[in-house]
Order: sequence, then C-alpha cells, then structure tokens
Amino acid sequence: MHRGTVQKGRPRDFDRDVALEKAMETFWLYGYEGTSLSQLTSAMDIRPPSLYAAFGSKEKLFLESVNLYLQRYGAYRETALAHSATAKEGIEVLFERTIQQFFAGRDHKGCFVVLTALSGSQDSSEVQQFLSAERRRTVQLFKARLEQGKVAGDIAAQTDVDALAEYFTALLFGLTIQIRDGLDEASARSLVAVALSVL
Amino acid sequence: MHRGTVQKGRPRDFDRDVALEKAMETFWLYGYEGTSLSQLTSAMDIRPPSLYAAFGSKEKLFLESVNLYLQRYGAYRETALAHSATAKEGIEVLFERTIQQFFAGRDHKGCFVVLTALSGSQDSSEVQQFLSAERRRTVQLFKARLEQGKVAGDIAAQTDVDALAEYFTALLFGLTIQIRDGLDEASARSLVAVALSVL
DNA sequence: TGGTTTCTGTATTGAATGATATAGAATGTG
DNA sequence: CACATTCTATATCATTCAATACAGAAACCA
Repeated sequence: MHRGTVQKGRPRDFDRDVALEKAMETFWLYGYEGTSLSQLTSAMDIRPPSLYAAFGSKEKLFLESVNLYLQRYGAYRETALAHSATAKEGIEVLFERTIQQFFAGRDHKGCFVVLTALSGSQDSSEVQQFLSAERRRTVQLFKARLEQGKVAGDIAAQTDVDALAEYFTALLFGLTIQIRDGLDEASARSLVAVALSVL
Repeated sequence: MHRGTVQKGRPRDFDRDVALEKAMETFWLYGYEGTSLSQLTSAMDIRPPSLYAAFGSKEKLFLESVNLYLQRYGAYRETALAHSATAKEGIEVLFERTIQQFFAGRDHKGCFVVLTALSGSQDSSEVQQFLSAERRRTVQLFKARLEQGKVAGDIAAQTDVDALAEYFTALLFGLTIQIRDGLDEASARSLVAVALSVL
C-alpha cells in the first residue's frame, strides 16, 4: 500500500492486477474454501511469499477478488437500472445483460457472489457474511429503482416494492444456479420473460 | 448392508439412523467440504473407525445424507403437486409448504441440495454433479405437473411449460439463498405471492 | 562500489485433513 | 469355556492445508 513516488528495493516481478484477475477467476470456479493456495499460486504464476507480500492472506486476496468482480462484472446492474426510462425497462435490461454476460464466456459461470461461499466451515464465516451483505445490496438496488418508478409514475402507487425487489433478487440468484446446472441461453431467456411478466 | 437374520460378532453400539441424521444436520450447516471428519464424529458421537465401518467414506456418508434429506424434507413437493386439483393450486401449496418448512426450525436453513455443494474443489466434483442432477429433478417435477394441467385443461394449451418450470425452479432455489441471507417469513410469503401471480 | 531496501524462490513450518492399523471388548456359536 | 466375528477406542498414517524463515537477487541512493 502507498506505493508512492519513489520506489526503493527490488521491484515486483509480476503485474499485481493480472495476478489478482487470475485469482478471481480461480475463486470463481472453485469457491473460496474450494480453492487451495497451491492452485492460486499456480494460476497467478507466483510463489507463496510473493502472494502474501502483495495480498496479505488468502482471505484478503479473496475480498480483493470480490471487489474486482463487482467492479468488472457487477457494475452493469447499476448502469442498466439508471439508464432507463422506467423501472420495468431498467429491470428488463438488467436481466438481458445478465444473460449476455453469463453466456459470454465459454464456461457459464453465473454470479461470483452467489457461487463462491454460499456455505462452508466456521473458519470462513466472515467471508460468507461479506458475500451475504453484498447480496443484500442487490435487493436494495431493485428496491431503489422501483421506488424511483413509483415517484415517476411508471410503477403503481399501491405496488409492494419490497416484495418485488425480493422477488427479482431471488430470481437473479436462482438463475445463477440454473445456469450452473446447465440451463441453455434460450431457456434462460424464456425463464426471464416469464419473470418479467409480473410488471 | 445385508444385515441379515442372524447377527454375528459385537453389535453396533450406536443407532445408525440417528448417527446419519446428525451427519445430515452437520452437512446442512457447513456444506460437504466445509464439514470435517472430526466435526462429523463429534456430532454423531462415534469414532472414525465406526464411521468408516458403517458408512464407507465421507463421500458415501454425504450421499446417504442427501437421500435422507430428500426422503425427510423433500417428499412434500411431490405430495403437494400430486394432491391438488390444478397445477396452480399444486404449485401454490408447494411454495407454502416450502416456507413453512424453512421457517419451522429455529435456524432457517433452506434447501440442503442448493446449499451444501454448489461449488468446491475438483475433488468434490462428483458430489457437486450428484446434487446438480438432483436439482434438475425439481425442474422435471414442475414440468410434469404443468403438463398434467395442460391435459386437464387448467393450464392453457399455448403455455410454455418448460419456461414456467425453469422459472419456478429458479425461484425456489433463489428463495433458499434469500432465506440464508436473513429474509423473514412474511417477506418470503410476499415474494412467493408475486411469483405465483404469473399463473 | 557499498549500503539499504524489497522482492523472489527454495524449503519448510505446525496444524488439520481424510482415512487406518492395531489391539481389546462384546456378542453369538459350538 | 474357547472360537470366530464384528465392533470400539487409541493412536497414528501420509497428505495437504495456509502461512513463513531464510538467503540470494535486483533495484535505488550515497
């Protein structure tokens, strides 16, 4: 931290950002506890001392991976909801982009935040809670946009915004599991079409 | 296996069914890989050699735990769908019973099949696939009941039964995650009410 | 060039993992 | 009572886990 103006000592041989990205990819595939340190060092092409010097611990490396994921693969949600005339349109675009992203890579991965530490040993309870809190942020995202729609008038005044927000969130998370189970893109799109019909 | 008519040798000191139930409870809380053997032997109140003699391995113990879960906590789904006049009613009852069950215990646990091995190391890929296949059975459950409704006439002929089945399944799985994240019973019920409005 | 700092690879740490070897205890049978 | 059989507890197995000690390498500054 505070990699300031003048750097003393031997410079780092590897690119920290590239290494972090490799770590994120590995965690994404095997989860927090399911990924071993030797897997990480192998994927990042560095040795344990370099990993610990640069990231502190496996847990800190994971938390940085979460943040990288959110920044790289999660930002579209805010964007989709914001750049839309109505709440309905915003949510439609959000789900469409979700499907595009989930099926963009060769391996259909689904949401990092849902997959990587849904359960696990007590040792990883902090990591689990961190992801849980992040998932709850998704509910707030939906809720805020729906309330905005209520003010704007494209969402009926008597609408139960909380229920709708929880509903879309559950669907988004369930979609990740379905995709992990092999659901194809067309089916995913049909599923979402049914879900959006409530608006 | 084949505990026949006459039993030779020292009889087992513990109740195999009780021990299996304790194992299931532990796996339910911490997942397949997140549960250690010492946790299991402690919860089951037996020593490792007894565990291996009775169940073979951690993996086999887990698979038996899955089957026990399905039999004890999963059978209501078939029942709900079968004992109903229409597909809509069957699905309504299924979700109502799901909520009742999820909130029946003091600790809200959600679906074992979703929680215990959603991701993990390559070592547990067989367990992951086993659960994945079991999750896909849920889709078939919904699909079969909806098609039955189509024949009976309570589901419109042009209905996309596949899309609906995947939709309800995604919702059921997402509900488990929401509950793990602390969703209260009233909110869960509101969420489901929204979901069912598509029928 | 010598001194300081920081990174790197090798090798290793103590602890925990899933799984057993072994010997003794508890049953039914002859 | 011996005997065969099966279970039990103690102690331990090799392996893997996350994390480091150490010494050399590579940069900067004086």
